[in-house]
Amino acid sequence: MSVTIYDLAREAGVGIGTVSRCLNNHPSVSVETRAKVLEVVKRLSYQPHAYAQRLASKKTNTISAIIPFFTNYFFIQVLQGVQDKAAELGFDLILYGVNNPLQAEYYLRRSLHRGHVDGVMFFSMTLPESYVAKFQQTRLPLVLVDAYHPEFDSISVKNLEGAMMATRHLLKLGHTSIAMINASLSTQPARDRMEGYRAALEEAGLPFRNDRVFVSEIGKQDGFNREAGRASMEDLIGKNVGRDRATAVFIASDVQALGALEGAAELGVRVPEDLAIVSFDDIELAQHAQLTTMRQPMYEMGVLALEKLFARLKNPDAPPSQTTFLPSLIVRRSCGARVPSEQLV
Amino acid sequence: MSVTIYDLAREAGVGIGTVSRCLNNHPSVSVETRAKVLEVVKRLSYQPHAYAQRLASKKTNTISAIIPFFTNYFFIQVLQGVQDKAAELGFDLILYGVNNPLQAEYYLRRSLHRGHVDGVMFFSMTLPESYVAKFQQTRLPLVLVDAYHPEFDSISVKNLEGAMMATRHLLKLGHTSIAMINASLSTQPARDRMEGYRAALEEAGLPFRNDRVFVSEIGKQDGFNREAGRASMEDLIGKNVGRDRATAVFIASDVQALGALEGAAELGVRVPEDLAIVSFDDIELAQHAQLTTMRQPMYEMGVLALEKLFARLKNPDAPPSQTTFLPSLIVRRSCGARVPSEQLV
DNA sequence: AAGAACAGTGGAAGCGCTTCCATGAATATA
DNA sequence: TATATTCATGGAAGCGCTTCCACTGTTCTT
Repeated sequence: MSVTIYDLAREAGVGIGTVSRCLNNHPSVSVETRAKVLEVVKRLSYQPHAYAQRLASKKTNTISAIIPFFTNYFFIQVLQGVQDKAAELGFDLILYGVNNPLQAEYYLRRSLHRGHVDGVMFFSMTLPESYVAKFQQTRLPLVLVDAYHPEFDSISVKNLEGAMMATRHLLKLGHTSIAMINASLSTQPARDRMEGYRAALEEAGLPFRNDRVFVSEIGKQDGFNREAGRASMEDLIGKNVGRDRATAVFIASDVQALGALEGAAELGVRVPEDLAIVSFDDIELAQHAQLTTMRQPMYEMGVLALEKLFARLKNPDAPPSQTTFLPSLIVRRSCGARVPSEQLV
Repeated sequence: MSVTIYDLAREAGVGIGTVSRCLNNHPSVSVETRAKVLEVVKRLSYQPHAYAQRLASKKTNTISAIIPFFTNYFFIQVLQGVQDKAAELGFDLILYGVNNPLQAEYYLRRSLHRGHVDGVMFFSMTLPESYVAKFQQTRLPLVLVDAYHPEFDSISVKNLEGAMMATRHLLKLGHTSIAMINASLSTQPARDRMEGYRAALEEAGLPFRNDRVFVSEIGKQDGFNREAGRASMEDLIGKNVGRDRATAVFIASDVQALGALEGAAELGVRVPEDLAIVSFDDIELAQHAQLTTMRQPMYEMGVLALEKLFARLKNPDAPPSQTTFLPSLIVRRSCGARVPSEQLV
């Protein structure tokens, strides 16, 4: 019923091998033959059968992305990068969106099926230890994004440097008493962001003071949530008295900052007049809440993830390639810097 | 290198046909043989080769979803429904996220490749006329979501009824002078939402007045954007004087409502005290802005989309099945209804 | 007891491609 | 002129499965 290379071969008066070579841009086909075949291809509006190609060539031209839905905006942005690059490289993208680690395992298993995908991208979650061995064994390329494992290609964000940039921005605005609201130090991002905060202070000749760091771990996500941010802010405001009171605060994430904003409003503390805020992530709501924040290059991370996968496909034996991205400062109202209103995106 | 059914057959001392029948739950295999084969399957940790299966069986167990990224929250929610149902039915989902109709065409073409996917889902865009014929010709199942064409299965939202519900809610709160802010009447949703508004008014014995409808088409998306909402609100407030001034407004979309909120704040009009607002969509920001709005059952739409595709696969000759969903009222602060604070989600 | 019906089974054919090897023609080299 | 080299080409083999047909042995029917 549908047109196959046999039909093309018959119609063009050549062999199937030649047809295949034409279609795959093999060099050893004469110009005339190629033209003749391509004419027939067009005339019969031939479409290659994807799975036959894949079975014969042992390549799938398909990759899977296992990515948590709950990251919302990050999800969309990164995915867009992945998708665009996939289109450019001619890959199909199988999306495995998950809501919990259990689902993720199911899809990891599925991705490991022979001949299913050429590679896997795993986002924002910890790779279960049992799959480390499996991926190494099958040598199925795996790229971790917003995650890390020494044995695999990975992409992450320079949290320490980002936190430094955020803190420096507050310093440049003239603040000398800067507090920090952080999430659980059991997480690497929280630790890194605090180190960056500390480094920026010390760079400016200011002391790092433990009593200026407010950590709350209530709620989900190790304290990276609204309620924890609010609790920390209330804690901060309660203690923020006297001559050396903090006039600014660096908050480890936008979601916490949103909670903090609520807490401040409730207690009558004005932002940025009484307290300037810079946070981290640049989620969609950050714009709405006019948060000055550190933006992660989400789209670019998606693009790079696919590039890494592609490179790995070409060269399976290269050592793991780890890339970290530098976040960029997005200035909005919460830090008190004066910006022309049309720049308030 | 990898385990094939030939290995299984040899190891279990049976023929490949029997192995295949075991794997596919064919009835005509004796209980003992099946047990023996399945034991070997487990022992050798056999994984079927997806593409070989697909080539031989002429089924792909894969569907593609062509969906615009710019719908953001809608995108995520619907996708989640699609994905969950796909997982349940054992389908893989190839995601083709697009940013413009041109890209969409590319992916439509790609989806039409022989043996590539079993079906296509097309979201929130108008199906190009040239593809109508192609899909009918190839008989590749196509489901339209948040879109409509008489010849295909589709899922959409009851805009008219939703607008009626929104307006009725304001009526029930005691408002008798209700304005509307709308987007371009060149779009079906805008027309339907206005008709619903009109119907609710007339049902209550109130006149529909053209001077109470404010339309702005500035910006993108036919006026379904922030700036247009703001402009309309400023227009409304400027004219909203005298005894019969409007005390409430139904706004055709949340994004417009967000702009309207800004405009109102700027002009010193309090929401909901001076002006109650109900809008439409329930995007993520609606919660943050405390908008009372009409929620579309996005997740359910995704699920149903896949169910429709599945049904079409089973029964290619059934007449097109069109489903419309009824949106539901989400009460928050912007309408002025008193709700216990813990319900303010 | 002979034949029909049927449950189980093995394996060839075939899905539509890629790739390798063999072949023949054309060209270069001695 | 004889031989080596290169280029273009045809087509068989094979990717790993499903499915169909043919075959065997058993049970049922008359």
